[in-house]
Parts: sequence; structure tokens; C-alpha cells
Amino acid sequence: MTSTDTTIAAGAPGEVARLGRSTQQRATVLRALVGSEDFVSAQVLHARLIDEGARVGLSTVYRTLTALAEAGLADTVRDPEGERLFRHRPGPHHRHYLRCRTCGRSVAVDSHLVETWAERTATANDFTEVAHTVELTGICADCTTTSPRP
Amino acid sequence: MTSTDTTIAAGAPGEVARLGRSTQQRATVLRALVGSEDFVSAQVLHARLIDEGARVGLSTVYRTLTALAEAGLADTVRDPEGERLFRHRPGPHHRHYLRCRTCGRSVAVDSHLVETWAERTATANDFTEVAHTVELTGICADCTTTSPRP
DNA sequence: GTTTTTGCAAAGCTTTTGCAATCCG
DNA sequence: CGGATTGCAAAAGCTTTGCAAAAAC
Repeated sequence: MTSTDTTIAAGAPGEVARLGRSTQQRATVLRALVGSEDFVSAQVLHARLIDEGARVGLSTVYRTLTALAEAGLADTVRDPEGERLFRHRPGPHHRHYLRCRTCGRSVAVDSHLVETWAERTATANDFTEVAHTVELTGICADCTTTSPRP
Repeated sequence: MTSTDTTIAAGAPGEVARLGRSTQQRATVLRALVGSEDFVSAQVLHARLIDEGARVGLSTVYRTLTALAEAGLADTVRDPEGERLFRHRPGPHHRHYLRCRTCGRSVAVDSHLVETWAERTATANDFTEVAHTVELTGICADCTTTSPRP
């Protein structure tokens, strides 16, 4: 099941409960993810944490991020190279993002239209339990004017 | 750059020319891809060819499929596990598909709405060179009535 | 005192690459 | 011929897993 999935239900109460025991490592990873404005890979997040002096294993980062995604607390996306990227999901519903291919920045976009289109398309084809993934990429204004790289 | 990408230009004439020399292996792979109704991974396609008695290396299948995708002759998609799936693209423009999570069948869907939505969203956010990937999955009618598996 | 979680290293996967042999034109 | 292509095996990533030590409750 893809990450940015309509079928994920993120109940308001007890969200964290699904993550099992609360450990320092999990708190650290979650905090880092929340603090990250944009999509990050497990590897990058791990490197960042190590840099900051935190002692967390890469496996733990992977396990925690996967758990968060399964719990509906994070959106995930596959970058073209197949790497999995994670981003904290603030609201109860999943979001779609527009990401800059040059600097990596991303902004959440209104996807009303896509949501309903997905529903309708599925219904029209006799499909049930629709899920969808949408990835939008482009070059942001900053990167259009200036040269590449942040 | 993701496969199902609006920015890919598939010129009508000389499409095949971009693939370099015409060899038996390439012909075989292309034929297999065209013959395949749905998305297939390089590995599955390779296995299928070997089964049929064709003598093609896995690397060649990868190289050929990648070339086809770059030439705009195939759409590609990442499945949730990160595997790359390929599908022959009949028309000059990229398509979007609705895939059944149970039996794997997929149907091309009309994505007018999404295309324009992508354009507009990007423009509204001062992004240029928009590209997008859309993946729709669900359970098809056949799989809803009968139990799993084709 | 159990039971879960961690972290390391090793394994698993898909995909890519190096390079000699081979094929196409 | 001469350069493009193939195929094998090895390498490269990213991610997962096995298992003993550590932490949580």
C-alpha cells in the first residue's frame, strides 16, 4: 500500500499508542521528523541525528519511520531512484506535495480535485478501496532565477 | 525524473532510432513489453522470456527497458516496495493507470483533470517544468466478488 | 522479572557497472 | 574491420532481519 494513501485512518486519540513503548530513540526520531520541513530519507535523518550527537541506530530510524507511516503519522513517497522519503503529517488526512527537483523544498498543495477525481475514476471502473499516490515536481521560483543547488 | 512524466517528449518519427542498433534481444524485449497487457518488472519480464526459451540477459532487459522509458515508449511506475514497473505506451502522451492490488490488472484512465490540476497548482506556486506521477490502486470488480488471486 | 526495543553486522533485493566476447552494419 | 551490444559476475545502494545486550514497565 502506498504511503500517501486515502485508506489510512489516523484516529485522533491514541495515535502514539500504536507505536508501542515510548523510548528515547523513538522520541528523537519523531522530533527530528516533525522538525524537518520537508521530505527526508531515513538515511539523511539518521545522519542528521548522529551529527547532532544523538545515539540512534540506522535500523531504529528505519523501524520508527515505518511504524510512523503505518500509524498514519507520516506521509511517504518514493523518489525516482527508489529511495523512500518521509514527512510528518500534521493533520488527520493525507496530503500531496509539490517538490522542487533542484533544491528539494516542498509545499503541501490543495488536492481536492484529485481526491474526487480518484474516487470517481475508481467508481467508474468498478474498483473499490481506492488508494492513490500523487507526486508533483518542478523547479521553484528561487531555483529558476539563481543557479542550481541550495 | 519519474516515468509518467509530462515533460517527456515522444516524437512521432524516429522513435525507435533513439534506441541505437537493432538487435534480436532488443526486439525480443520490446515485443514482450508490447505483448504484456499490464505493468511488469524487469525481473518478471526476463523470467518470462527465459521461460519462452529466449536467450537474453537480465542486464540487457534492464538496459532496454530503461532506454525505452527514456525514449518515451514506455511508462514506468514504482510499486510500493520500490520495484520499477514498465508498461508499453501506445500513444504519444503519457498515461495514468488504475491498478488492482489483488490481481495486478490495470486499466488506463482519463486524467485530463489531473493534468490541468498539476499545471495550475504548479503555476500557482511559481514552479516551472512541472512533472507529475499519479498512481491509482483499488480492488477490481472481479476480485471483490471472488476471493483473492487471478 | 518479563517483554519490548536497540544496535550491530550480516543478509536480501533490485538495479547498475566493468569488461571480455560477440554481433551488427 | 570497428564500434556498439551482450552477458556474466561483481558491485552498489537502500532496506530488512537475526540475535545478544539494554531499556522499559
